[in-house]
Amino acid sequence: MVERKKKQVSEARAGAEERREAVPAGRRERNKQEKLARIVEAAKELFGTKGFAETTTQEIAEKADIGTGTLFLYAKSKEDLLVMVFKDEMIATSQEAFKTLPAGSSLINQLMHVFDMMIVYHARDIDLAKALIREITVPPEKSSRHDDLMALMPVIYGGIADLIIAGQKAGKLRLDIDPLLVAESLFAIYYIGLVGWLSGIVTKTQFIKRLRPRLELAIEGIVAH
Amino acid sequence: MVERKKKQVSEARAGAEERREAVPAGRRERNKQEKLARIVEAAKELFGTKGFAETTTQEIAEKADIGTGTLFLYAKSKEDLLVMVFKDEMIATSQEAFKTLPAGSSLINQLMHVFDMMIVYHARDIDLAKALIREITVPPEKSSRHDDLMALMPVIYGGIADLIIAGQKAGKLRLDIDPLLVAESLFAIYYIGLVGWLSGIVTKTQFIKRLRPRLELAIEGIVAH
DNA sequence: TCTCAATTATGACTACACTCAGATTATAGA
DNA sequence: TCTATAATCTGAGTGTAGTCATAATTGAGA
Repeated sequence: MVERKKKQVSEARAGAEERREAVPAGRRERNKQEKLARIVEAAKELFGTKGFAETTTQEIAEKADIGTGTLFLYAKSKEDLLVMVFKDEMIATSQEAFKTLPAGSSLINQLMHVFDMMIVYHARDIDLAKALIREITVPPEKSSRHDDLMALMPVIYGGIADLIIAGQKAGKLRLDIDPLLVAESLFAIYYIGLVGWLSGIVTKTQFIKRLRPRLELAIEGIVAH
Repeated sequence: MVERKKKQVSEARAGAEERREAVPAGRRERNKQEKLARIVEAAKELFGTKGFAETTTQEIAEKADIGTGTLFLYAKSKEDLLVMVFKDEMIATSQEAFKTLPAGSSLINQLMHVFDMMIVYHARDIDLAKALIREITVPPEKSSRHDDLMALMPVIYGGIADLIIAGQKAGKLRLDIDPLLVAESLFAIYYIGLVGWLSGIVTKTQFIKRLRPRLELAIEGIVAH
């Protein structure tokens, strides 16, 4: 039973196995792909217009023209669906951020560029961002989106680590540091600020305004010389 | 109606208003305090033995010997109840951590002492810690525990900021930095690690092992000299 | 002591995420 | 083409968080 579900989910995901382009194996597989696409589209539409909490799984199933039970063959939970729907956008946003870096700029400016773009993305729909960050930060047991998050984080961490490596090569940063370790710390500073903003503890303006000096201090250090 | 609930909740909370010590106003107020105490005790017991998700609000109400609806006059939601039950312990743990600092030790050792104690606390019940961190990090709308969190954070941020101020006075740290701003960044590094541990991305050992160099780099900076 | 308005308590009820036994559909082999 | 098996779908059913109209309790003032 578990085996069966596992098979479905993994196959349903972007048809990773039978990838023969224009001819997606058989009608069965094609139907599944179409259904998955309809579900994602319906969920995205409804989450965007009504909000996450206000959207019922019934509505999503109806809009996707499937039975209520069928929905849960494609997503383990409503929260799962949320991540499923928006992870691609988030990955794309991150990749775009690193592609449009201001050339030859300082590390702090490059970091601010990346984080700014992420902030702009989340600002499009704060309630949705809040729900999304909630699921991503501490995924509940019911979530199977661990894999999806494992696809997002390397993009971000790797991108920041690359910036640090570039800084090392330019002779501006210490060579005796682990770029990935530092990347995670810098991201942590951004992330906690993001959470504070989405939780309403600080405004977006305050968040952005304080982000830069925080990152600067993390780069320059706080020890007296 | 909204007004009514607000009143109830705020009065129920530790009897902040009518504080005449041994004589808690009237029977009404006393009953409310007793009920609140029974609820918290019942919830703590059940969350600890059965786990958060596996405990039903019915069970808590039964154990506290109140009606199912009454429970929601004292806590806005099940998640609310979780924070309500454990916030005091968390505040106490934080205060204890700062009280037992290794005297005359370096900033990094003092930070590790504080964070170690918090980690030990969360390690007592990882599932519970996970649920708790989930609620604290991005509180859902249904939560009214904003105030409670506003009581916890100053203890932590203030405590760390004091360590930084001490370092400044000892001439070891830069004077041109905002201690609170730095405190939040250092805590962010710990917090993201904590989340990674509780989400099963890294083990507790890995988390602790990597925490120290991260904090060291944040203190010393990563720029080449 | 006896109202009576205000506060607090209650559990039947509702809404909704999620399950599961049985129905339906696709595919491979005869 | 027909059949058998596996894969997929379905919606009535289930469990539980949270609501709300009504009941019970309290205390101030008569």
